[in-house]
Amino acid sequence: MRYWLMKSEPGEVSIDDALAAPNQTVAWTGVRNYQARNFMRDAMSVGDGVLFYHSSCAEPGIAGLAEVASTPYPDETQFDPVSPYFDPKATRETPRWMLVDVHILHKTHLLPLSDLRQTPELADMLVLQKGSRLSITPVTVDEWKFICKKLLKK
DNA sequence: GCCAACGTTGGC
DNA sequence: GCCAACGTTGGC
Repeated sequence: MRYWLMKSEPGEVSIDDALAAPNQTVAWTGVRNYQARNFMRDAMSVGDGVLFYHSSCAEPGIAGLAEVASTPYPDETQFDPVSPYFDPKATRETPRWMLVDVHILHKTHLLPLSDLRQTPELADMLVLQKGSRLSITPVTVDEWKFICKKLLKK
């Protein structure tokens, strides 16, 4: 059992969009970074914990709790010539981009990035490191527990 | 819109 | 395999 932080732009898929989806589950499309892909392809397991993070928006931060809901499979958008995520080098025989489904468990109050930055217990979180742009990052058990406690009260 | 930091591409 | 140029991310 591992834990992850996954960024989504609410303009694309917000936590509310994900909650409105069938089974409160969305395919994590559009990742086009190898490190992030490798986490989904090689390191995630069904049931892993996910912090659903809103990025590139007015109030960036953690917006809810979710879980990994599938094993990895090819991201359909790589094959779609009209998709912004189309990849001409990907083929169905040798897909380049893999994803997992993510199932939302709770929408929480927003835990803003600015709060995370001010919390000494979370100073080592990968997503807070200078220059970090990775859209999927592993979270330690301690970070996970600490954040869950914060999210589920108030 | 700015810009720092990082990732990718492609010529050599 | 190097590395300059370019593209992207994402907070502010």
